[in-house]
Amino acid sequence: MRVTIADVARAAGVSKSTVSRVLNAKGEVDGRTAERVRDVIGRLGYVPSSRAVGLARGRSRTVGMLAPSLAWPWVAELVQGAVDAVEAAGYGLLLFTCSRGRESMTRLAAQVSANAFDGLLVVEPETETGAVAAMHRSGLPVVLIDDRVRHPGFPSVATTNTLGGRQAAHRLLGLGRSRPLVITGPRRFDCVRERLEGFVRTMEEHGAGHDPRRTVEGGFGERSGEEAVARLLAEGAGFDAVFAHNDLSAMGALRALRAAGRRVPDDVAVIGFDDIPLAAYTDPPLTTVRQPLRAMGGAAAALLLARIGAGPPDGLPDDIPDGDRVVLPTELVDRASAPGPVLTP
Amino acid sequence: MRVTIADVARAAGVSKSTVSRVLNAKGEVDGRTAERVRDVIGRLGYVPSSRAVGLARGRSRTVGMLAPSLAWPWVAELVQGAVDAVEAAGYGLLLFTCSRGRESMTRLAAQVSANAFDGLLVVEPETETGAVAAMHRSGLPVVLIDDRVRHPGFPSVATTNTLGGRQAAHRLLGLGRSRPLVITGPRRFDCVRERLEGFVRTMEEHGAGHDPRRTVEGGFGERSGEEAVARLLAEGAGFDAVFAHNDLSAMGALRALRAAGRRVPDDVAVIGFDDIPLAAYTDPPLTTVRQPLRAMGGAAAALLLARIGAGPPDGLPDDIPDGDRVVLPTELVDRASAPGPVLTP
DNA sequence: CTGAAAGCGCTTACAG
DNA sequence: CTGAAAGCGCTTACAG
Repeated sequence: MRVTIADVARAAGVSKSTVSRVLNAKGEVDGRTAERVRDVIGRLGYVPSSRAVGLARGRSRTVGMLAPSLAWPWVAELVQGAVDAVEAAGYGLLLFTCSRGRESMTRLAAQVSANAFDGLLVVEPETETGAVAAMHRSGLPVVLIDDRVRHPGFPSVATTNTLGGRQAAHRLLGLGRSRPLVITGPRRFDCVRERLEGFVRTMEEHGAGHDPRRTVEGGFGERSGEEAVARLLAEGAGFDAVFAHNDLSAMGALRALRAAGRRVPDDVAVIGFDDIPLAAYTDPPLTTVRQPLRAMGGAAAALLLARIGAGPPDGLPDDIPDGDRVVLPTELVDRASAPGPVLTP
Repeated sequence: MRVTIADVARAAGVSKSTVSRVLNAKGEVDGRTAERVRDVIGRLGYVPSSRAVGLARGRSRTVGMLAPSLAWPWVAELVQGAVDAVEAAGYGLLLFTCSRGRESMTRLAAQVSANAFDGLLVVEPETETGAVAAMHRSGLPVVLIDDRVRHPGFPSVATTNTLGGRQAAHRLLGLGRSRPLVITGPRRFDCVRERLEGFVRTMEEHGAGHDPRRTVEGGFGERSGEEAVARLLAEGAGFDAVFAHNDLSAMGALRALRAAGRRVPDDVAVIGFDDIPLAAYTDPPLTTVRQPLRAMGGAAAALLLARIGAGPPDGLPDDIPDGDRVVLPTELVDRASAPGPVLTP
């Protein structure tokens, strides 16, 4: 039924070894012979069985990717970036999701033990990093993406959180706002601390200072943004801007401001973080610090492939250091909730 | 290094055949022997190599999934639904994306020829259905999801588009609106024709009729919704509601209405289709006809696994006919852009 | 430059 | 109930 290397060998009048050589361009093969073999391969439409190749070589030309639910747009973007890069290298991407909790991890672990793929891309598992660490120790190449908590033991891809905070601050300073409300994510995340630090430092450098009472810890959800603004408003805290640590909480802030009759950006300018697709559709559209999610997914894949020894087709892009930690730049996306001008640093 | 079935056999003092038997619960094995073998397996942490098993059995316990870009939220939802179901069955999901166009298809075709997976889930490829058909003919089990154009030759999963149109019409009738603007998707899609037909028919059944001049063909993008509303408004066409064939164009309609100073829902009620996550965040939140995307992804996976003979763990859910075409029900999601009451059909 | 043979790690008749 | 052997479809030393 299926045409095998033996069929090709027979039809071409050579041994399987020779067919294998022309297939993999390995070792010397006579020009005519090679051509003849290639002819037969074409005529028979022969494609090596990936299973057999995998078994013989001990590699599967497949990488795994573990991600939280794809329902989160930023996760989907990361995965898309990874898929593209992996595919371009002629690899396959086996997708795993944490959506079923502990059982998902068990399934993943089983596939790891079964050697189903050559390396694993991991999108910040908040829990279960122990399981991932175990896989890593057992010899599986692993690359982390956007680790909210830094794991020194792993190669990883992140983004410039501190710079992102600075970019937000610069924009607000440029707008003449000096009393911002900051709605952070959970403090236990490194990215949160970095965003806050970059923001506060820049404010201070420009003589604006920052009142810690105007910093509220949120949970990255829409609700926390809404509540923070509503509460501060009720307390009579004066603020002329909001810097939210992600777009969802920025959206909550927008909602609360609208409910309170405050105009955005006239009364209060608002800046988010992430640049999820939603950000372009809020009212007003959200100015935000963009994380290059696709590029991050792609960079992580490139890093992993390099480690696996896959030799990415075009090598790593020039702007990605070939180190253990790739950090891609954030970028301020200019929209109506906090329109320019930019104060150049 | 890696522990193999031979290691287990040796340590347990039996043959590889016996280990294989207890592994797969196939054939008779003495109780004590089996227990001893299981012990050793546990102690050694043995897990069969998926590559070797795959080669020996001619199956990979992996399914492929071809989808357009994950950047579209509805695609991400479908994939998530499929991942969950596939994983629950102990299978892996190899993800392919059309994002690189023709080359993506070539890569996919190569993997198909290489027998990298046992079956393929396909999310409506607008072009390239020829390629998919070819794979199907060559013996690969294929299940289509949400086929915008019906392909009689394939098992598929779709949604009740006609009913969805009726649901939208009922809601508008319940609100006393009788002069709706309909912004469709591209007419070449079956789903578009069905949504329109269900909608118009219901209007007519309730004596409302429908003026074809108030039907505008859109492209499923935000822009087309915005432009349609702006144009009809400029032409002075009177309408008291909008039924958009997807949420994005409904969002465009909302924008245009706001720009024109029309109040939603007081002046114009708006209903979308899909229920993407965005829909809950528009201003006002969007009433929409929900497609059960996760369930569709899951149903498609179940259908495919059944075909592969994987015997899904819990069988097909009761409400999914075990036929060649699964059609899941749409559902009206009640939000502020077209609030109840519902006119019961 | 080319081929015969062993090996990758399992499964599956076939004997017993 | 159990084992020896062949086979899945490749790759890779090893000879020549």
